[in-house]
Amino acid sequence: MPELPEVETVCRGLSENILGLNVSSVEVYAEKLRDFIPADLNKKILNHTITKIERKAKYILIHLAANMDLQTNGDGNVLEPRSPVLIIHLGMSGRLTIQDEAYQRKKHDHVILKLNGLQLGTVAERVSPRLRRTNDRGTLLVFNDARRFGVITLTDLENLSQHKLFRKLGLEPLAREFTVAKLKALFKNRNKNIKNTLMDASLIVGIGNIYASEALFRSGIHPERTASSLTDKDIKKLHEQIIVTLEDAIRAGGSTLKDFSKANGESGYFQYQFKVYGREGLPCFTCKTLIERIVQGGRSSFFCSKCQK
DNA sequence: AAGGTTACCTGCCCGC
DNA sequence: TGCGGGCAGGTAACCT
Repeated sequence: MPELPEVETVCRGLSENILGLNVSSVEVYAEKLRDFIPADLNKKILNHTITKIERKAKYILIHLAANMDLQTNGDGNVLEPRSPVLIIHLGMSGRLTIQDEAYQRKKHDHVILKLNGLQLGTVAERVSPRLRRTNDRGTLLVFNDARRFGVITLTDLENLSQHKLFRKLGLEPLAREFTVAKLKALFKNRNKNIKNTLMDASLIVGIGNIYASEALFRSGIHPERTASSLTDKDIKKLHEQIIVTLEDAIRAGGSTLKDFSKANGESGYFQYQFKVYGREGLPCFTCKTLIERIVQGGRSSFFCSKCQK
């Protein structure tokens, strides 16, 4: 499902609901998704408190802090303090949802974290005192992924920025670093079509198959143009429309097609604002020309041949 | 090095 | 009703 707006939506939902909670059990039902789930996940995050949740490209980062009161091994020796960071990617079909304690495990639920509030004076109290008081009962964080293209792995704060998954990532389109000048530099001498160029995470992160088509429509740019063929005017318009499209989608809570849902299980509704995605054979909202579908790099692209040149 | 293709995996929908 | 083919929101490992 998830492109930048959907991942951002999930992160915001999680931040509202599980900050300050303590990991009280870790259940892993799959050995491997896109890659192996760390065998020591349980050992590394049990009795840790969730201190921060953020999005990086299409990854969800859940920061944890050791609860020093509980951080001892079986012999009663105090363990080294660590700041683990859980890295989660939803792949095509992944969902990360919050459930209550009565939840029954469903097919393709691969990891379930049980979360609880903590006593006064712990790190949870400092992170989120209000949530701590209102979440004394158990909460579940459930990762479900039918196609198993997702990722669940673990690093720690010191190694986060150099992590293998983040080394080759391009510009964050909603950050200040995303400027017209940088976009222009990326497109220079690049002879691939603009649609697949937008989806290349080593150049710009977060734009997937839906928002590439939508941003190009809003910019009036045909998906088969090469990136290097764009004029300065095209690039300025595209830069603006990438940002606006992603922001509109975040405001709508993302897009729900088959299986995306927000952390609370609700659907997003940006799909009702699609101008071209999934609209093959239907009339363009602007000019009534029928929307076309072509395949580029093995993925469907949708466009209006009259509005996009 | 850029650009293209293929594989990973399950589910669903369509036509025969 | 069953079966095969095509398609699905992503990424990375290969090849040329």
